[in-house]
Amino acid sequence: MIDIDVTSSTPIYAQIIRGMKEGILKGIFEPGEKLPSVRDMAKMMTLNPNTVQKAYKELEREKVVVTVRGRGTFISEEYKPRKDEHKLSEVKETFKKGIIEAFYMGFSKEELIDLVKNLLEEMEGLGRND
Amino acid sequence: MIDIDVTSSTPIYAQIIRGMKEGILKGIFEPGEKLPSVRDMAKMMTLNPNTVQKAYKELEREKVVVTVRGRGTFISEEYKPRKDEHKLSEVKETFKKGIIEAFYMGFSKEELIDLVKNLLEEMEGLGRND
Amino acid sequence: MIDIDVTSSTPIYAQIIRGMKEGILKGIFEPGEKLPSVRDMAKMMTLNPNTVQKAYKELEREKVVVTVRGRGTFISEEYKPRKDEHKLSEVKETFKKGIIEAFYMGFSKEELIDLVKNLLEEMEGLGRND
Amino acid sequence: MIDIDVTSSTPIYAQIIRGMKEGILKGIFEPGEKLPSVRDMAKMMTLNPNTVQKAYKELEREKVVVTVRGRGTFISEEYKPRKDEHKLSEVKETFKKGIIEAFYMGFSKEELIDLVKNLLEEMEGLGRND
DNA sequence: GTGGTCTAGACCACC
DNA sequence: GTGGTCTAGACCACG
Repeated sequence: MIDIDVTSSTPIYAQIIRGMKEGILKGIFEPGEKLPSVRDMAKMMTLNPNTVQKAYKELEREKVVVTVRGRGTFISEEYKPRKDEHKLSEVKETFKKGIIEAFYMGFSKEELIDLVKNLLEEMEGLGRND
Repeated sequence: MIDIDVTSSTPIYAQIIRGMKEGILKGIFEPGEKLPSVRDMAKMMTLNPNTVQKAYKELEREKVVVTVRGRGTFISEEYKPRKDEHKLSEVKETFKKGIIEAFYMGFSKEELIDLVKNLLEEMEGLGRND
Repeated sequence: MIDIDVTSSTPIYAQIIRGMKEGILKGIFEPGEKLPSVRDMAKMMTLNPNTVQKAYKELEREKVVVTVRGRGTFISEEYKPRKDEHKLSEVKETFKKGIIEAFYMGFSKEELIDLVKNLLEEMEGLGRND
Repeated sequence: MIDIDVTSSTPIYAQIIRGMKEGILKGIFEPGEKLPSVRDMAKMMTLNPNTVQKAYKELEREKVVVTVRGRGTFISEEYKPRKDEHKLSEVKETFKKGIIEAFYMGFSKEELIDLVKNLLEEMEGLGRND
């Protein structure tokens, strides 16, 4: 379902969050769709339930997902992107970090832009303004 | 010299590494130039010498910097970028993470490319093919 | 577990690294096996945890060992030796140093080869092609 | 004269010692030959005189070299190799270290023996029982 | 003066 | 529980 690398330095809960978001953007998860329960998800991915719990909580906080008491967790029907300043600067930092590392691998500006464009294509279905 | 945000979740030593690399790419540090000694740098940034040491060591491992016995640490004269597989996938992951987050803020593909291009311009002097 | 000579000029962390590698080659540590936690190892060897940590980190950098978040450090399941130029010349230097010193003790070429062969036998189980 | 790498982790004075010994074994320095003064040597190799001094002192301690007050330092006429226990175990340790690292680079026993043999041939003129 | 190592002890995020 | 980071302070080898 979601690729998890337990040896990665990225926390597992963060990998889940990212994987969910990617899945939603790619259309693998449809708005309104029900997610597996924390327990099931944990069993399926052989993870600690606490870890999955933490990911769900964060996704809910970001309004990517909503939990209905007694019914379960669902992909938000209408996710309203908010361009808040803090988040924006975080994203910028992420790109900056990538750019610096890319230059240190010998990439030119053009190659770098191409790399990003390729990644965009690779993630087919992303970025549709729907 | 290097901006450090002690409240950031990014470890201080990693911020130093990134800051140094950025400084070198921007031409603020010249190849062959001597870095402040571990102690001096620590004093300047009111950090523990061990923290600075850790950053310097990692920079040396990446061949960004060389240490000369008894004399200090210097910017590498000739840094040969090597496109190692592992590093490349790391960079890709970084960009992917940025892309997903950006889309979740409502960016379109075009806006995203523009964002990257702007960041590139902002970092004046980067990516020179010298 | 691992012999440490605190009076040696070889840093303790380096002795741990070497000891671990030797143990793995000898089959004392099996692939996938869990290492003692940093704290436990430190307690067992009456060392500071930071020292053990440093050794573990370096072993991880060399891919001899992997750390799994929240669970601990494990012997790599599949260690892929890579003959990198830098490392090779390092090994050559080590042998060259040994050869020079041996000759200065009056060893002949034949005696020297025998010495190496004996050392190889002594380290039973090393160099298995598995 | 002697290759020195100031960025190496091997102390410079140790590199000098090793270089001298290698030169003697190779016949580049003849027994009885006069060595440059500490000051000249330091100037020639752009090193700190203290460093050269230290190397000379150690070479004298090992009786590889003799200093005649007022005349200078000379290669020993008759160097009598002594197989002292301590030195022997040191050499063994050096080889052991090399062996472990070599195995970790994927060398087989045979390849390792070949490597050592090649190094021996490379160092033409070494090991003559003269 | 330089970096390298080590100890002691603390706090934190993650699982 | 695990490893990761940081501070404080000490000692050492080297040049």
